[in-house]
Amino acid sequence: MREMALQREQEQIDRQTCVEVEISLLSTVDSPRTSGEDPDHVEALSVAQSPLPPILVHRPTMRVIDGLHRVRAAELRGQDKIAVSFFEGSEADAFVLAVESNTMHGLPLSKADRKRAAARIVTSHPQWSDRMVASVAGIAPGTVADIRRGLPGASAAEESRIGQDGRVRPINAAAGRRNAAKIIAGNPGLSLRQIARMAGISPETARDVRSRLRRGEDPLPGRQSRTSADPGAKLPAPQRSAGDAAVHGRPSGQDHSVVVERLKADPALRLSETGRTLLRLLNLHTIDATEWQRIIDNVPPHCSGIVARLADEYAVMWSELALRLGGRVTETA
DNA sequence: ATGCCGAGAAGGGCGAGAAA
DNA sequence: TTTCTCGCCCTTCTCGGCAT
Repeated sequence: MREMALQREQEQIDRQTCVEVEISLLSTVDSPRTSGEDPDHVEALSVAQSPLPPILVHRPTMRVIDGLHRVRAAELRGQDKIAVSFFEGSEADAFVLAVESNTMHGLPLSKADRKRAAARIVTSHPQWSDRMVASVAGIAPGTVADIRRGLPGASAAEESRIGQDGRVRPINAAAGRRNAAKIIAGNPGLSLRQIARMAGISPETARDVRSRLRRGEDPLPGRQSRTSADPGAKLPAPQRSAGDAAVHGRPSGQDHSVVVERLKADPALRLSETGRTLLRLLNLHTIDATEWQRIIDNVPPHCSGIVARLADEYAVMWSELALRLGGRVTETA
């Protein structure tokens, strides 16, 4: 995929013959290198005897994609024109090409520049896998994953990513596996390919689900069944045990606050109005038993009946909410 | 058309080393 | 000393190819 994209980019570049362009027509803004040019490198290029190789320019914007130092060196030589190859793609692709050019040859980008570039690529190409972005930006895939997590709502709407091999892989295949399990249970005679099509997974995954069911195992592999059942499974052990207590037993106010804090960090909730309303409501109940007792003790006697009735009605509303959400969980399980 | 197998790539976890 | 980043390992996934 990336190779194909690059090949297309290269073909686009190759189709254009190298031409001489007025340096004054070129734009040098929006470079991935925030620290500007290196004077020593410019100096070294300017005194070189051999002609400078053509620079790469984004034709629609006339922005220099690759060759900023060569432009400065040409200016230092007193040239008013420079050899240029044009790139015709989008601005986002031009930026990717600029980052890649700076990573693969010439003066390497600083670590901060590479991370900034990765963040921009993740935003402009959210469907690219961490490894694909990492290979362009010249940083580790894990670092790209961290950057992606840090971007608000970056992965909330994504269900799958495209790898360097051009294959589409789900970010979380648990839902597809559960679907497949249901389909197999309802129609044991279906072929793997039919199951795969209906569940939206690959035939091999369908085969794995079927094998697991035949062995009497959970359709989800160990890691997935853990993470999908307990979204906080990746948290450190002390926090996870607190969360588990909140799920399986009557939690304390402190346990509530741990769980609510975790929900507050979820972009899927905090980035929508209804999500924020829900978080505010949930947050009200994070007070501890002592605080509850203090509230109860201080309810004026003449208000007790009204407050009790309202509390009852609110409790029914929360119960209904729990039932409906609980139903959704079992539907997907 | 189907099931199976292997190759290659994905993401997560974790320890080691580098950088601040 | 702390934080960050990398690289390795493991598990999981998709897809192409092959035999039936």
